Amino acid sequence: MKKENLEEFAYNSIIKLILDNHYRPGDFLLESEITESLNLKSRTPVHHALGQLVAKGFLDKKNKKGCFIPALTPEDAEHVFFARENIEFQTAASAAIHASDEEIKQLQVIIQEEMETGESGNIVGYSSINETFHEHIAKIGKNKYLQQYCQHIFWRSNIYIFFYFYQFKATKINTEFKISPSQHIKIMEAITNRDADMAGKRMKQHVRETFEAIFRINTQKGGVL
Amino acid sequence: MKKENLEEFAYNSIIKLILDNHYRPGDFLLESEITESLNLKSRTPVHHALGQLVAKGFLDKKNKKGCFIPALTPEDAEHVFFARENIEFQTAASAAIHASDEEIKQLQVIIQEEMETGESGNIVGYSSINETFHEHIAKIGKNKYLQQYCQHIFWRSNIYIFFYFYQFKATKINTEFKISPSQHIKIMEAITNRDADMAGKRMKQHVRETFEAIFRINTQKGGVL
DNA sequence: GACTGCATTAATGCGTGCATTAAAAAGCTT
DNA sequence: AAGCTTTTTAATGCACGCATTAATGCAGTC
Repeated sequence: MKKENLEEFAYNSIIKLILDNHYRPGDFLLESEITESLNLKSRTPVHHALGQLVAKGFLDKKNKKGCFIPALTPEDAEHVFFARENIEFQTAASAAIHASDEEIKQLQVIIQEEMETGESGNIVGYSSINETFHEHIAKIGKNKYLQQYCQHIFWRSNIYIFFYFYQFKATKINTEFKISPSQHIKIMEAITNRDADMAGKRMKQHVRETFEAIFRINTQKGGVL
Repeated sequence: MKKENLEEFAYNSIIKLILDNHYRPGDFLLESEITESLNLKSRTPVHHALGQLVAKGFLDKKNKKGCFIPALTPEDAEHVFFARENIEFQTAASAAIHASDEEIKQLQVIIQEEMETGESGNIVGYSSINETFHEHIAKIGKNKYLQQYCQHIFWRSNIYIFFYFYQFKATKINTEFKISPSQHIKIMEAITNRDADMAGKRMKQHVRETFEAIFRINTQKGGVL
């Protein structure tokens, strides 16, 4: 295992803090507060890590004020999901071209796990395995840069998905748990058949449907947007 | 004008140093060296700025060793230009949809300038105006995320273009100066006609031809790859 | 009572010196 | 002389404290 220094530790830990819902959109992430909760001796590594998160576009920053989680707006949501549609269209198409037999087997394992996790109703677990699926496809595409962009835009879109889940826990999740895996299977089939066009098209459709479900509901009265 | 602090100053200055060819691919950028050449009192802002450049993928890093300009390889070149093709396909298509009359006028001005600069044979100036063209199209597309990725991948591809220019100053540049503007004009026409498919297609073709010219020559004996 | 400006406060920004460590150099052995 | 080991060196990594500054609250005036 690669040895990580405090800067990397802080970087990874802050991401975890955000994903674990310790902060909400608009919240400022105070260096001293984070330093304390990570049991670090000085703010330096935290300061550095926050700077990197800003550079990568995960956080916004106000000079001399601090870093904060970007606000969620309908316009931003459209931008995020439109970009994601097009990036993931390409990663899926590339995956269909470059997939090895071994990698396709791994995809099948991931989907198998996904269905089991969906049955169990574990939200956090499902979200994690869903990420693994999209990440794996980007990796199969074997293009360092598209993979990087895919990871970024997925993370960004996940903030929206997360708050959707968070708010409508009881009502809509079960349908989502059933729709998403079936679409994932279709995408995998296209990749297995080395059909790039079909894989890309289905991925695009999948992302769009995710967006439409979230967007319609979240812009209703009481939604987070 | 926005007041910039030392971290931002260092960040922008380091980019300039790289673009001005003070460093070559593979070179380590030493914090103390940069600190001195920027007349700063401490390494802190430089350290921070380098971290951001690594986070954004402009530089690579070895632990406890330092940051360096990523090496140029044929595989990486393929990845860079493949990603760029697909990102810029989308920004061009989006630009055709979202362009205002005002923005199209600005595009025309940029191309006008480009042709004049091409005639004069000023390489650095031409490179800069070429960047402006691609940047402007991404901006017209009006998607913050695609714009961000476009900027990154363009910068990355520019390293290859730069070394191509640098190495073959006398021989091939004149033809490049004439081919590229004519392709730019065709892209602009498609945008003016609000023809998204055509704009995307022509942009993709344009990027691919740029790549093929650079790649073929640079992998010959004596090339940089 | 609301508005303006000053003082306070609480956060980031930055400089300095030391700790850590990877790589280069030197020394030692065969 | 080649290869292994130790030492040195030169760079980043980190802690700490002070400087700077944006926001907040408070007092004084109209």
